[in-house]
Amino acid sequence: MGLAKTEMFTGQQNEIALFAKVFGHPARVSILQHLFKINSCVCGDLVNEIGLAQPTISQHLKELKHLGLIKGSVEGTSVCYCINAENWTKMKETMLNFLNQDIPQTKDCC
Amino acid sequence: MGLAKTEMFTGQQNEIALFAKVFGHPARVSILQHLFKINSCVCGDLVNEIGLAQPTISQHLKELKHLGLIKGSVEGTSVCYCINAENWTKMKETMLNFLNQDIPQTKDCC
DNA sequence: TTTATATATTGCAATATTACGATTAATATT
DNA sequence: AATATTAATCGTAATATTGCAATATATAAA
Repeated sequence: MGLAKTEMFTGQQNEIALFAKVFGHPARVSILQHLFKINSCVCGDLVNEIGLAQPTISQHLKELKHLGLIKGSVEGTSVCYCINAENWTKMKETMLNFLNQDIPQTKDCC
Repeated sequence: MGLAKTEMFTGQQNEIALFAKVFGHPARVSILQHLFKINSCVCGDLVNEIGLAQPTISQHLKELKHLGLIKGSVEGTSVCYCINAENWTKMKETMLNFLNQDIPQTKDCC
């Protein structure tokens, strides 16, 4: 039904999935990489940088903001976005914990 | 249109998004965690472990297999799945590279 | 106050994802 | 061979995502 049954999973599993989902689109990956690259914050430059329409970029920014990974502040008519360092670090810990699971040593499993 | 315009992004960005996407559902997170926990491989136990129907689990396994993160081998009537250690490590490098980007030090960006 | 500029929101069409019942396929057991 | 067991596939319904044109909003400039 296109609907994840979140109630049958742990909070941690759902959290990992939520973070992963937001990275699951190249436009959002691109936006984040750009915000990391440009030390100072960017705004509608992203629309030019990435080749998508303004409403589309705005929507992707909204999702990133909603998860707390970026923050934006109004600067005149434009809005300045940047990485939310604190939340990024927290998210990173969660994801690293998942990615760094120990791989069983049994040469070949089955 | 519900269709990611992959051609406007770098191969690396698309790769990150593809990996992230597969982690973007708690059932697949759960499957992977279970495969990491149970040293020996599991098969239809996942159907019992996780509360989803057999075809649903089978579908999630297919996606994980398609990305190369797990491998399965037939054992009689059942199929034994396990982490593909080599590919997991490769994926991890790609994702770590993305997650570990240096956060600009400028106290507060905007 | 009018006009320009930048971003957000709305509405909608196209496509993707999730879930599962029904069925199929493949091997084991009797 | 007939039956049981296990997993994959098919078909389909419900929902989510993506992208953009049109529009709204908010501030700046004239």
